[in-house]
Amino acid sequence: MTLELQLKNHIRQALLALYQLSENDVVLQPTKKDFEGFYTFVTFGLTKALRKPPVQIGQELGQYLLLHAPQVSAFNVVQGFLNLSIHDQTWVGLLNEIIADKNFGTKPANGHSAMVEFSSPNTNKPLHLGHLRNVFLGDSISRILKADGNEVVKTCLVNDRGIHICKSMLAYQHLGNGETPQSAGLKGDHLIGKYYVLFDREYKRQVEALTATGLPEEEAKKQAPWMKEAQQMLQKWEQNDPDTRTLWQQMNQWVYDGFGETYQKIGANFDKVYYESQTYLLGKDLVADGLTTGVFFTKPDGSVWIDLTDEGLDQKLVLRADGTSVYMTQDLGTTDLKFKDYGNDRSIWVVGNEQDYHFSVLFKIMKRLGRSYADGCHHLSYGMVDLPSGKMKSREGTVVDADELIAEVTAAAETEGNSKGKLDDFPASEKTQLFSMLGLGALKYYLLKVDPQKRMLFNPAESVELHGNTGPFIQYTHARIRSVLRKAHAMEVPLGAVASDVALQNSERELIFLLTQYPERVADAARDYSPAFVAQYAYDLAKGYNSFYAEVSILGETDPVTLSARVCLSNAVGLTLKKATALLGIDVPERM
RNA sequence: GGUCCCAUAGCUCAGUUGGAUAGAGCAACGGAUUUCUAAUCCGUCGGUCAUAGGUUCGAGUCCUAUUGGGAUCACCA
Repeated sequence: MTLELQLKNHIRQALLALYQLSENDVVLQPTKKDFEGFYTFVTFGLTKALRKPPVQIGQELGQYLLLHAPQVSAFNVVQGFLNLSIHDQTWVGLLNEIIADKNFGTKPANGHSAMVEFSSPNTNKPLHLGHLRNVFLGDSISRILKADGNEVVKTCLVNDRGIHICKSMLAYQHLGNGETPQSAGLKGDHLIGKYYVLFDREYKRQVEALTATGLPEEEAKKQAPWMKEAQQMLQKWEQNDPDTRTLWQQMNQWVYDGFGETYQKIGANFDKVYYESQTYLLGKDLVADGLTTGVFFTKPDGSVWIDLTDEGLDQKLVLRADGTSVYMTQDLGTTDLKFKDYGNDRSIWVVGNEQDYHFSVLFKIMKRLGRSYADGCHHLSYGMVDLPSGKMKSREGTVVDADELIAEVTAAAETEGNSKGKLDDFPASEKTQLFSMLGLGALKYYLLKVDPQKRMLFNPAESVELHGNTGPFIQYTHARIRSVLRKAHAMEVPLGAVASDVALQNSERELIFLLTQYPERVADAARDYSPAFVAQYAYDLAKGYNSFYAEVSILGETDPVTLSARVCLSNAVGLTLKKATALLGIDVPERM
């Protein structure tokens, strides 16, 4: 049982003993830094029921706890706030529990499972900054859910078909001259992206030429030769035309190779990949079912709809009049497929918040169709990433390319690292690995520390920053701890348990307090689908350690018991930092 | 026009179910290293929590309205 729960129990007993009051939900909060103590109980809420001033209640409760709660060493009352101090022996006991628990912060399997879908790129252009927020979020939340006791299946639904894919294929057919990633010296995804841009350029030119002849713009967009060709190509694709399919496969393969490289660099992977080319026809049988059960209705033209107006939404099309699918149709089918394949009791979609409406409709439909898993569906909706110059727009070429960005953050880490002179004895390969670790650490932390739901600003200068509230700051703290531990090992300082009668500094109590909170913070992150909690925690812990490090001498301590305690504490902090950053997909170095 | 999200220090962000004097980082300025990694630590400066009401012992947090920003309401995905 956690210290907090123990204290709550004691307070509950105190209320019963002193006032015959049975209070079920006792709330404790961490004591503010300016006051003495670690836990605070607020007594304002009891004044009515007890008809006593808040200070008196605090005093009476404090006295009772001092006598009956063995963890409480002292208390003070400020207005309606009862602040509790904790015995050093209690802290040491907690630290020893943490040290002994190899799985600290990781819950045992709870029998539940979750599917997390993320990344889900189009195969007509390379990944960009927005994808990175998506992938980092999806990867991190998968790790967090796993640590919280769930089995997790990571999936990706690749958008590998449709008119936009045909556009780059068409441009390649016309202008490619048999170019390959090898011959062009480009990653496959970048090569395809190039042709997508070329399509757009030529298409615009054609539209302009047509409007110059007096054709209205709307009409010109439809009549432009390349647009017509692209649509024909889509039809050929749907009819399984061999040449079209061959080209499609070739070009998609290039893209997958390119994506694969990027995924590998950032440490992302999937347990199962779904391809839209294989799922886009699904869902029609669900629509048929829903029609017979009256969930859907048919309009005079034959199109099928659902009416969600009684839930504050609109009517939504689920099948076209000609019987072909829309986005919603395939998502219905794919959702069913996912649950059929894996039977997870939860399914999470990491998708930008511009699709909030789509998912609220999707989930409501699933519910009405009586799908047992409907309540387990969750849209992890995240905000857009803005640039200092404004919104990212692919058409205006203001997107930040993922590969370029990764190269930039790595280069920034390299510049800083080499300027220190501390790494001079590192072999070149280790340096490369370290700079990549630090650059990615900076980037991942930068994107994950912000509440996912919020729109965020991407400042290139800040993203490569290595000081302050950053990934490398935490990585540095870990390296620092490892350095201390290496020296402690050489000095043969015992690393087992801490002696229960050791006297603690306040910075040490503070650190142990932070350590005890780790499991709860992971649980919070899992509950709210927010890696930001873990990021904030890792930063607080690293900061706390650096304060401690500056305040006391660890290896210079002459008392062997205290020396050992500080080394043990350092070790526990180092391990916890490593676990917390791992939940963010961030590696930490031994030296830097 | 309907619906949803957002607004906290010069900038980027925290702020647990309503609790104390609203916190970090960056930027600016000033300190700290004969000793464990200075990619560090300590300090100073910086706020009418968009505005106006309401709920109550107490509101950045809950409710209403207003203003400003964004998204969405496609037989696109």
